[in-house]
Amino acid sequence: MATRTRRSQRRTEALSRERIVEAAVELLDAAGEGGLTFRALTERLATGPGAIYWHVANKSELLDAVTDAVVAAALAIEPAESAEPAESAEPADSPREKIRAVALGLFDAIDEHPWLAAQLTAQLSRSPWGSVTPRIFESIGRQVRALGGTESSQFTAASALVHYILGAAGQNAANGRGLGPDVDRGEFLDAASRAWQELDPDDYPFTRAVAEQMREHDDREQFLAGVDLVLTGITALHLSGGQAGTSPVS
Amino acid sequence: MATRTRRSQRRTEALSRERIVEAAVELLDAAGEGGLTFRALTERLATGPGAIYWHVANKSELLDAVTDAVVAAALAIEPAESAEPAESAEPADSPREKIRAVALGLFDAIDEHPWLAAQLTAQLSRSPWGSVTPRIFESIGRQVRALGGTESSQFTAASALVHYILGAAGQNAANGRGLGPDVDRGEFLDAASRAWQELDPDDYPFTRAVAEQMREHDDREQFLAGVDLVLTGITALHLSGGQAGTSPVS
DNA sequence: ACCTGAACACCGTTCAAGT
DNA sequence: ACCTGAACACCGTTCAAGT
Repeated sequence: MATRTRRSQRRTEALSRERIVEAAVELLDAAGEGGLTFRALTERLATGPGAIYWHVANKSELLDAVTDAVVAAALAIEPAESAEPAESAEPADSPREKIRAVALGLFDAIDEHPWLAAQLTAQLSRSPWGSVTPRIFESIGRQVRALGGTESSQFTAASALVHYILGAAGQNAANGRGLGPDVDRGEFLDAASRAWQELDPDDYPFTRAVAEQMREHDDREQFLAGVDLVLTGITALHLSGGQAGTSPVS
Repeated sequence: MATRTRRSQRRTEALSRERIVEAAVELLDAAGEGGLTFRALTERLATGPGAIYWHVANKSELLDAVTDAVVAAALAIEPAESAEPAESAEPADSPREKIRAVALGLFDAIDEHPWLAAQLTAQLSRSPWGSVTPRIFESIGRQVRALGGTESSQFTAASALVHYILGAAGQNAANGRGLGPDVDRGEFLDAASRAWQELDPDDYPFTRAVAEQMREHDDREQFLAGVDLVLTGITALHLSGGQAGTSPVS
């Protein structure tokens, strides 16, 4: 059983849901959402469409399974090194640091699989009782609870964090490979920055002003800064004892 | 010119980019992303596909135009009433309140046009030099600037806000009509809440604990609470004079 | 139980042809 | 300049038929 029977698998091995999901991920990574078709899948797996439909109900279910697998893998990794240790003054196992770690894990997963972002949003909504939503929500929420506050504020805080993470990571993933593997990342940002600088000064004072930073900024760093912003908001709200909406500061 | 010539327009009026965009919005609103096809479009406009392609390069460009139009309309409205006046202690024209107003405007637009969320993310990434990104970014960023802080922190703050807004609103839009106009909103949340309560207590303590709130919560209210969370984080960071990453509190 | 592969309905897009 | 509509390549999905 533990022998070396598995090596040049490819066409010998029997078809299975797992193999299909695996192949689907490869296709998505290679060519984006449009790259996953049943024809491409049958070719890669050397079968007919009927064989795939035996293991998987339809494309939608396949995408769910694929999303599930990738997210599970991302959250399973406890990245001890992913947060630069020198950057924070806190112990690595504080709730704050753990939240940062989870956020970075999802960020990196989406960065590695840009198609994941849209899929995540789609599935989060299609079925909140699916396995992906609770998994993400729990991994964040558990740490939020350790931060204290009322149960109501914890729900709000966890939701806000998840929404920010998904929004930012999704945005970013798309920024990275902007629908084509042939576009250079630097050139892409350069062009965007230049376009922003050419906007009308009267209509777009702010956007023009930050155009320069937009070219120089580090995505990952800014993503983390955003997480910290939300975390700071959570703890600040706790300290003031206020619920949201009452504008404790300013 | 200002006469009443326009009334039963439908098939008399000449085809134009505007009319195509208008019809596209109607189709998207009625049947979601899948509802917009060139066949449905030709039928509604009583033409052939060639006519549409004369005014619009392809489907992708049409979606961009549609997104642009809806967002522009949403941001153009200055909603004096949408933020319940009694809820906040601040003057309605403070930067904080203006940010809340813009956020609510986008939230409502996405709520009204659920397909908008995915489209927004797609376009934000496809072309940051497009007109949608700067429009949203500017309307938030201008108020962020009024909040003070360094230019670098303003860029971070504006990005964080936009990401949260898009993430939360997108999630929420999908929650609303979960891919079918026949599902009842209350039943949907009930089912989700029940599913969460049946999760394994050891693996999902937090998610189980907040399952109840998840059924009772008001989407709009929680969305606003999240905006406030981020806003609080921004001002707290300013007060402490710190840049993100240094964990000023806790 | 698992797989084959032809077939169906539908999609975005093109293009010669009309006015 | 603007529109028509047949045609093309491609898609997800089905299903009778095989083993």
